Amino acid sequence: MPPPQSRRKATQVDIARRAGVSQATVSLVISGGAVSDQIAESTRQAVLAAAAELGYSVNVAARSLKGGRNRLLGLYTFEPVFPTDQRDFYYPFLLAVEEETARQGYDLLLFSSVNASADRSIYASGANRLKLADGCVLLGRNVRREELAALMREDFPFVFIGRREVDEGELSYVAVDYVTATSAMVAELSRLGHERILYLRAMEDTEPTRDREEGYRRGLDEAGIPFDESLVQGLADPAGLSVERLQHWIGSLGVTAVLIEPTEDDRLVQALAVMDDTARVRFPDDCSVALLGDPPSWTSDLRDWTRFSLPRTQMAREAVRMLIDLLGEVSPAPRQLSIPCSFVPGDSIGPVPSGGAQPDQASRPDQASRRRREP
Amino acid sequence: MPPPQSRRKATQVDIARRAGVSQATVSLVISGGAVSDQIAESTRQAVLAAAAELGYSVNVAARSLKGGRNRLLGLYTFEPVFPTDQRDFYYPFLLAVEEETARQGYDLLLFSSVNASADRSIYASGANRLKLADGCVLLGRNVRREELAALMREDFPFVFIGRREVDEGELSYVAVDYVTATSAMVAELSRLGHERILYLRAMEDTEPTRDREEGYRRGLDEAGIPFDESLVQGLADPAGLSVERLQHWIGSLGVTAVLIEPTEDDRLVQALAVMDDTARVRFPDDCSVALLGDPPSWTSDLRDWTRFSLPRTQMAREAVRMLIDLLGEVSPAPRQLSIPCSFVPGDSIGPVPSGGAQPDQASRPDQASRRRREP
DNA sequence: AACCAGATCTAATACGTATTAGAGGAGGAC
DNA sequence: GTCCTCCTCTAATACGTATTAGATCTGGTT
Repeated sequence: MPPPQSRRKATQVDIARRAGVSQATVSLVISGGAVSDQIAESTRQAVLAAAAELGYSVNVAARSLKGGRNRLLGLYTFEPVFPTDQRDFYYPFLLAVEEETARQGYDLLLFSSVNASADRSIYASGANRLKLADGCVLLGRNVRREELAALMREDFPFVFIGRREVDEGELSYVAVDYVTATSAMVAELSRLGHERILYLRAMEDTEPTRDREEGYRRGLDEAGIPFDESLVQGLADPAGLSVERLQHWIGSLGVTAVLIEPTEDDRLVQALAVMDDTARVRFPDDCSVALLGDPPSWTSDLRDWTRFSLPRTQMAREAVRMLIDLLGEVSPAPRQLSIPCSFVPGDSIGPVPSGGAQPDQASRPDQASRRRREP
Repeated sequence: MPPPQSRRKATQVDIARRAGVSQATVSLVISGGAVSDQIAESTRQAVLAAAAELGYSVNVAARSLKGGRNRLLGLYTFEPVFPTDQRDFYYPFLLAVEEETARQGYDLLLFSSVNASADRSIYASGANRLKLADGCVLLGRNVRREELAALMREDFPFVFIGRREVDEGELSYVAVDYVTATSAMVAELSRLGHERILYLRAMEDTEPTRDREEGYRRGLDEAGIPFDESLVQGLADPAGLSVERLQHWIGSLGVTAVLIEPTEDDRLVQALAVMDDTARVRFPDDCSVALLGDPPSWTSDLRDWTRFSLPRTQMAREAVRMLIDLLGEVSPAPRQLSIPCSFVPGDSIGPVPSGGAQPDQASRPDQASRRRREP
């Protein structure tokens, strides 16, 4: 057995010495795929043998230093990704980003200033930590616009998962086509005879919400249903969706169908499920319900809501691919990609309930009596 | 608007030029924590300002090539972490590693050659990719010993989550004390009167399994129960745990309690649950059952098995802390830390069934008749 | 005036690799 | 013999940083 070598790892210089060639030759043999066929076979064998004997392995740092790239992609989330209550929502993105990154031969750098909420900033400590990576995939609902703008100013390559707008100009994103999906949902309801369709939107004015609202209006328009401002309701808190409120809408507004924008946690959908289970409001018997997105916590015993479903895996993959594409260009222009949602028929929409089609007072006592029906 | 800068990232040389100092000074200001107080405050400010203006961030590869530190910790898993069927098992580790890493002011580098199973090697393509990180946390059941050995040979700092042994010598790990936990479980069963306790172990000869077996023997020993080789059964495939097999053990071996090593997916525990639900074998009425670890997929409607529970969060945190400690030392000695499991009483063990205590033939026809009881 | 002692900064170098221009030799054509 | 081509290899350099020995300056002491 040879005496334990010095702790130092073998380098190409060591191999070169042992094989009686130059370091450059070693480099050509080891990693020069295309150029290495101009090396004589005997030399090649000698080098490979020496490399094997010395247990050589390439020094990644040196290689990427030379190349200017680290082969690292960053994943930055504007919201904590790991907490349990949002885990089902973000997990598919994570999974797919990680997979595709690996498939492309990159490693994934996970940025997370999890705890100190104030620290959750790209520009913590003055230095831009993101820049450790060659480029970055961004994720999260509550974006800090200034940070995005700063990234753009510095020409740092990044791709957002989800459509985002910034005053500074265009940025690259892979989004989901909420507009088309929502308007298709309205069309579907219209086909079933619904005309009083309530849109229950999130309070914050983010792009996903804006897009849904646009889809809602477009859908009404194409179905020839007039837009009624009172049928767009904001919901600040999932707890705000009470049986009473829903019954009020059904009763006094004549609503027969509700489009709901699901939140990232599962309370909203849970609330709906409870109403249905306890038969205080039944879907679709009393009212049709469709979700404008996936219910976040999907377990097999959950109700099969009518909804459209985000192709999260595909979105994440496309984002990674787009990012790597951008990295390859000298002066890349921002790109936008929009992916269609898939429609899930489910069982929570149906024809207009017989007594509830007319938006007049007649239906109100009916609903009021039903309210007492609980045990 | 300034003309679009060249795509090149700013370097310390750029900063130096702009601030009118040397590159060395920049390096001292940027990363020389201890030595940087010999720099005049005015110079320091000028450098920092220039760095901010240029959007500088350090080049990891260069720093690591030079031998410096990156404040990056790697997380390497020997098995795919993200696949859904193992997600509940590994998720807590991931979560805690990520949290603690962030808390310590490090970033997390996720290594994963997810798909190509053959590629799932630290030494893929000859390059030791891990080395971009200052140190690494390793995770996973089916370790490649050669790779561990290679890491040790190269003095790369790492900490394994879980006890691991390698011929080459000691390595650092944070483990869970399966021996004590298992022997305590045996003691508990013995206290309830059980003497014929079956140990259903995994087929592979990994450390966790070995430790459980040792705990099993020690527990028997301390309870004064003789060891019976036929009461240790290997289970290659979760599907191998059939009702018939279990009834055979109860009937002809006189088994009254079973210790089960849960697999990383949830099929084994599912199988048990089904037996119990369909009343073909009821726990603990027909036989006591205790799990030597957590059932992997824990949902609220799952049965509350008697078991012990791994402190996964704590393990992961300790691993990160240990790793950072190791990084601080010049020539660190391997460290081992063992953390106790917590006992979860559950409801799947009970006293010895009245008719099944004697391991003689009398019980066999009784069991055989029960076997027909299904609808 | 000569010397010294900080204080502050810089020049030079090493790290391991990839790349490129070109060196050196062999062989053939004229 | 001269020129040319092809083949194989090497010298030299750049990549961006950390580190260290020493340079330069400032102000004070003898």
